[in-house]
Amino acid sequence: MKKLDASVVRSLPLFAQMPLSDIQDILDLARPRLVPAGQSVFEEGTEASHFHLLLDGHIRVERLTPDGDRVVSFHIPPGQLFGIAKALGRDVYPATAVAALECLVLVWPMTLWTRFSTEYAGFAQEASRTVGARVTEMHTRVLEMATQHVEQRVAAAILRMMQQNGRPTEDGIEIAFPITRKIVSDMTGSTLFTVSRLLSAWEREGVLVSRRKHIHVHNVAALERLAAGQS
Amino acid sequence: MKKLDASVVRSLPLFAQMPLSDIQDILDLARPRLVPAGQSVFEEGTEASHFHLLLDGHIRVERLTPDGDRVVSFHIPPGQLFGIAKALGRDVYPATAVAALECLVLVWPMTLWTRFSTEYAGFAQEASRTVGARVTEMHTRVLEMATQHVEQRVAAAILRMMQQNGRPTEDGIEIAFPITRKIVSDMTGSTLFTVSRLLSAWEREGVLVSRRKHIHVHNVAALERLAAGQS
DNA sequence: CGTGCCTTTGAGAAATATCAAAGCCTGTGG
DNA sequence: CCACAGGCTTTGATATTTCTCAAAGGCACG
Repeated sequence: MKKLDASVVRSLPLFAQMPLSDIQDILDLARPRLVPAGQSVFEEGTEASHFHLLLDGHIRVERLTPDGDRVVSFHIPPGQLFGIAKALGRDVYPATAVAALECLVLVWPMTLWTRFSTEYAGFAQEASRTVGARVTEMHTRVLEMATQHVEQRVAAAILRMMQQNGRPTEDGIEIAFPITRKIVSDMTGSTLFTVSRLLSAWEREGVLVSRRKHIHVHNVAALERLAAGQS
Repeated sequence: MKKLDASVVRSLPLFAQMPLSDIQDILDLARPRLVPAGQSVFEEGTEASHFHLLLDGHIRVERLTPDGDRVVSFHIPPGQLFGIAKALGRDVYPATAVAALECLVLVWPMTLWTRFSTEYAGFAQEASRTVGARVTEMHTRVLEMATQHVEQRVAAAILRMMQQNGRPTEDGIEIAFPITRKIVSDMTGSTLFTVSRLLSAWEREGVLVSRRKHIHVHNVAALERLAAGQS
């Protein structure tokens, strides 16, 4: 196992306030793990034995209903902590984390959580911030689902993915991970049929282009209007 | 201002692991505040200058959409911390807290948050647990809204309020704070008309009784069946 | 004892799901 | 290099849920 170099990660918010020596200490305790696309990093309801940092790839966080329906909570971009059950005062993972594409992950035993929180400046604070951002996003989704129509929710979901995980290309901003109609419908509480119709309509209007599993947004302003329900 | 007595609150989970002297220190720094029914304790988006502990009454946590729709996130029973923006790494309150009925609240300046978290055993952990419970509930609601019909969601919302804030009476379990059709619809992403129809139907079937602003659940099992969609 | 919420009920409209069928990429294995 | 299989996507027709709008009754508090 090759040694991890602190300089690679020092630009992440998590480590921003830490001296290099602290970062190196933390990295020396980590185990790197390569997760193939489609495989889960951990499963909802199992013992939260480790916490994780995503270095590369994209994680999809899912929950299952009692009758097997899947709901996608959010996507995690590189640089973020995840699987941090301890920050929620929990002993089991509250959701399943699936690699949307091949992921490089750092893994620490959860027993180190308390130590990291107290010993390293900014660690606990950054963990709180991560939790806060997720709470806010979830709150926003409750709000959207309660008050908006499917069209607005789908537009908002695509907008959010574009903002958080977009990559500019010559053909508009591309969402940086594979994304099917089914997954968008799972995110918005809709059906893949309705999502397909919406995407087709938006493609006709020049708002975006979608090839199989990929979405390129052309007209951000139009998408924002759709999300706001002004059109 | 009369002095607060540690023995009153020592049974709360927040203070369970703390010596009486610590509890007294914490209480000596608190300011009590009586909030009349219907008044807000703090408003979404304003600077999070204080954090709070509910001693008596019931708090309703709300958010407003850009176009003025209200969504009720959850209810807070006595004994819980709230307005703990710092635990989410935020500087403004993420939502508005309204007194569902007259409330007695303890208030501390947010500047004490970091100190309490580091100095008092179990404080940070209990705060995490509180955050975790709210995240879990919100997660559950996203899931419900995404996969279930209005009838199931309304049943689940009433069931949850009954479990978290129920009071046994001779006439079934009563939800311990005033609750209108409009609020139930705001909680479930529905309309007061639909909620009214559902409650009327359930009353005919003997599942519950609802007078103006009050709900008594008679048949818990039936309500659970409705929430599960098995009927 | 009136006025303002809260609630009920009905009829019609709209959004979205469901079901069915078929087309189309893409990666795989021959 | 080609054909195939499986998953992804499109589109149409129909069904259903739930909202919207309208009108009126009733309870509680001042």
